[in-house]
Parts: sequence; C-alpha cells; structure tokens
Amino acid sequence: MQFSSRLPIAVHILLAIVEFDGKEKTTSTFLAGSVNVNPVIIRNTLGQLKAAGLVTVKAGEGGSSLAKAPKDITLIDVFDAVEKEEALFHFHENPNPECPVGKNVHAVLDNKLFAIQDAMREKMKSITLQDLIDDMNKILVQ
Amino acid sequence: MQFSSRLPIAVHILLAIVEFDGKEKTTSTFLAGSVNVNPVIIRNTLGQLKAAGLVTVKAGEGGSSLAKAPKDITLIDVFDAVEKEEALFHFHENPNPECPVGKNVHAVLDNKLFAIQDAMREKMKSITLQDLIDDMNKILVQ
DNA sequence: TTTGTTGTAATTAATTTGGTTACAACTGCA
DNA sequence: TGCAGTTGTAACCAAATTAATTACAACAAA
Repeated sequence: MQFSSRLPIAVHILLAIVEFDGKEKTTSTFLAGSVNVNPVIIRNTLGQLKAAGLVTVKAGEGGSSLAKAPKDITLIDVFDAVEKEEALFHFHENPNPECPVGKNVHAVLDNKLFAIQDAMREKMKSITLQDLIDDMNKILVQ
Repeated sequence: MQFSSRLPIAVHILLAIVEFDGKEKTTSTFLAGSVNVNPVIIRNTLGQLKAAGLVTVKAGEGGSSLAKAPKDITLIDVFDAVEKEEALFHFHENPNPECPVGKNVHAVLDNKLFAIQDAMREKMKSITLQDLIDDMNKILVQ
C-alpha cells in the first residue's frame, strides 16, 4: 500500500512555481515538462491547490503563483489539498457483534489507528515549503 | 488513499486468538465468523503472521496460537507482516533532469517523506498487543 | 478411512490510479 | 473582431490492487 504520487507531484509544482517566479510563465505545459507527466495531471493538481487556497491560477492568460508565503504552507496543507479526506486505515466493515472480540475491536483499535495517523500528520505539519526551498537552494548554489 | 484492512483484520485475529485461548479451537472458519470475512482471507493472513513468527498454526489439526508474548508484539510487527514492504509515498518516476527543480526534487523531498513514514512507524512500534488486550479487558468487565 | 482443517491457486468484481484525447470557456493581443 | 494560447473539465482506457469466492491437494487426528 502506498500513497499516490499526488503529494510529491504537488510539492514539485510548488517548488517550480517558486523557482521560476519572474523568469518563466508557469503554465501547465511548462510544469508538465519539469514533472514529466501529462499536462492534465498538472491542471487537475493545480485546481486542487487553488481550491485549498495555496495558489492562484490565471485562467486564459496562463501561469500560476503562490497564494501564501512558503513559510505558511506546510506539507499537511498540500497533502489535504490533493488527497481525499478519509481514515488512513480501512477498517473491516462488519465484525461479528455476537462475539466479545468482534463487538469491541472497534472501540479498542480505533483510537490507536487514529494516533498513528495523527503522528504522520503532525510530522507533515512540521515541514514547510520554505524548508524545502532552503534545501533546494543549498544544493543549487553548490 | 487508504491502507487496506489487513492490519485491522490481523489485529482482530490476534486478539481473538488470545481471548479464546483454551476456550475454543481458533480455526480459520471460527475466526472468519468473528471478523466476518471469508475464511481464505483469515488463512492467508495467518500465513503472513506465521511467516513473521508471530503465531503458530496447526496444519491438519486446526487452530492457532501466539508465538510470542503479547507485550513483545507491536503494531509495527503486525503491519510489516501483512503489508508489502515499500515506501509510503509513490514518487513520480521521471522528473526532468534538465530542469533545476526536476533534477533536485528527489534530493530535497526524499528524506522528508521518509521522516513522515518513520513518524508513523515509530508510533506503531510504541503500541503492543498487550496494550490492546488490556483495553479490551477493561471494556469486557464493565 | 473418514472428517475437518490448512495451504494455495485461480477467478471474479469493484475500485483506484495515471495517461490520454477532446473540447468549451476564457484572456490578451494584433 | 478574430486568433492563439491556456485553463477547466469530461470522458475513456489500461494497469494495479483489493477482497470475495470456489476449488482442491496435503495433512493430522480419531
């Protein structure tokens, strides 16, 4: 089981928007060339990022920009923008209520599974787009 | 995106093996009745748990038991037993190496994604089967 | 030898992902 | 106004994954 490549692609897009700000018009076709996926994937992802208030997109004219400072965009913002909102683990639907285990497995396990999901989300919350930009700039000047 | 129900089902199975120890023969059919899935799912899952050294299964005779103390089985043991070993995030395959962003997005993002995965795994490591048994017993005596 | 069980392969349906084509709507410019 | 480039979105397709299910050989105990 894996998360889709949506978060990595969305982060790639955001990094490219920052990197090429003022240098290139970041159209879906241009971004598709950097990410190396179909432009429609870029347009759909940009649409999700726009709906989440992370970017603005110039319809007709073309190009996109950040709607917030990179330090105010965390990976959880990006994750929630592009991934469906749902529990991390799919619980089996119908444990037998006649069985002492089946009757209580939800009560016992749900909060543990939620804690696991929350640990992941907290880590994502601690990483900002600015962190990634700083890391990239360190590499670029080398 | 979700994990499959394999971890919840595996935990359910382990809890049932403990709960019915000495009371019922925990065959795949019996366990299937508690989890409410097809017995083949139980047999496959038990096979994975057995391969990971968490349970023993009596071929022919029927029934299964824990191979380790509940305090020595953590959710990460169960998770690794039943989920394929792979990176949590699927990275898009071919970022453009001619692009300063495409060339470096892996170097920038990989360790962050790994840190997120690791946060999740560390939380799973901190939860033992014994914790779940204790919680279940608290409910059962009420 | 009979019965019940495990282990495993094969098949199926449903869902998700990513790729792709197509095209209407929109913007800026000549 | 009309053209060129772009966004937004729908539709379709192939591949992969999940879970359910049937089937059956191998095995153990009575």
